[in-house]
Amino acid sequence: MTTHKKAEAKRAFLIEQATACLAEKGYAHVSLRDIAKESGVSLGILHYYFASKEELLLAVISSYKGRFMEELEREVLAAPSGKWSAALARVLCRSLHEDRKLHRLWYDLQVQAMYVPAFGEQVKVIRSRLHQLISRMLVRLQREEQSTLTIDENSAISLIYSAIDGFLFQFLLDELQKPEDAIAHFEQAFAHLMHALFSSESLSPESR
Amino acid sequence: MTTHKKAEAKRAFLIEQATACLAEKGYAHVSLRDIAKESGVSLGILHYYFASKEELLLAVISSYKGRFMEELEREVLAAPSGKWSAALARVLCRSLHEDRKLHRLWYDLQVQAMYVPAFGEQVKVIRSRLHQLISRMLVRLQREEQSTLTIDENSAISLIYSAIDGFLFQFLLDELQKPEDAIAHFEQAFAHLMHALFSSESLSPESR
DNA sequence: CCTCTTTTTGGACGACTGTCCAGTTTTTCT
DNA sequence: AGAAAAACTGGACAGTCGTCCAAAAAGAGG
Repeated sequence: MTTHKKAEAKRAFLIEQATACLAEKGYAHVSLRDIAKESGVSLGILHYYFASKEELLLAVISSYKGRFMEELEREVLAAPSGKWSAALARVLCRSLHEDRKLHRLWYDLQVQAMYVPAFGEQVKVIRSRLHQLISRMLVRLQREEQSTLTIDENSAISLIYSAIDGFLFQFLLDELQKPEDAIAHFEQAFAHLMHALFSSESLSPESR
Repeated sequence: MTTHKKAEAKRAFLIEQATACLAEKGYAHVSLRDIAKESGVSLGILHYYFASKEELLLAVISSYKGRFMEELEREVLAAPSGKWSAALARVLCRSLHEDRKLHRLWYDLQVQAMYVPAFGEQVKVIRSRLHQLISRMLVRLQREEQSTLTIDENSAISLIYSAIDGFLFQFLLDELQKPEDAIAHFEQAFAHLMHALFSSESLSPESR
């Protein structure tokens, strides 16, 4: 069984290297030869561990996005009741600073998922997991503040999710052109966003 | 000069055909041969009218996005004072219904712009034009309602833009999986978004 | 030591890519 | 009409791509 473990470790290693390559050059411009060269292995190895390029990419998505979501869930769900948005801001800020290119890759793959059905499935799974995270926070918020939403919960979740996701997307686009001060304003701007979302009549509790 | 006009007309025709091809297959999977075949011309023609594939793609972006933004500006700026968000919703709903694949292409090219600097310039121009549209509406809103924003204008514009853009992006992703009822809920959901944005304390006028 | 399995290699294969150009056709102008 | 310019063709070119495989290397168990 030690051999089996070793094989899985190598598989994980290749996924990690492929992730780095993909994050650097993007889906449209990366090749298996790039990944093999960067990993210090021969081309054939990739087909030995992954049936096809598509399978490798799917493994990449679930690997790195899984790690990110675990951190997100851990940090955000552990935050004190009312201020989970602050915890969210902290995690996102750190992640955007350190793993900027991975976030770029995430949007790249989301777009590819609109063209390639196989990616669509994977993206769908991840998005619904993120929706669930928001849902849990929303439920907790209502319980602890003894309040209810004025619109149905699914609408609220979609709204919050799309606002946050769109905000990150715009941040990445901005940061591309002026890398220096974009991250500086991020936390403050994100606070504005959360405030705008939750101080509105639609989303905030009925009884304040 | 009639020859010059004819050449420009053909150029426009090729751009239009290329747009259709690109919208169908996406940036990563389209080739010049696809476009040539779909246009009913030979491969060499494309290099006769466009120096490179990149130049063709840039022409595609500014062409179709320019058309869309003209409609947007015309309809939204002509809307009665307070209810420009309704006009915006109407235009977006129609556009999402008819030109769904063009919107998908827009996100595709935005992502590519994060990797290819030449695209970045073009995307930047378009985004700033859309920002200006929001800015104009915001200024008009303040003047006609005799109010001021509680946060600086640029932050407000970025916030509104990213929220709307993120909303459209999520819509496209949703619609990919259940094409039937996604568009049905769009207008209502969009109304919720606008309400959430402008009934908040941050963005709404100080004096109601 | 030998044998069997797992792992790894480097190259071959056909298909595809953007670019380029020597010709051919069509149009335009005198 | 003929000549010059513009428009157009189809294929050649040099790459790159994902895939596949025969054979070599490494490891494991006896």
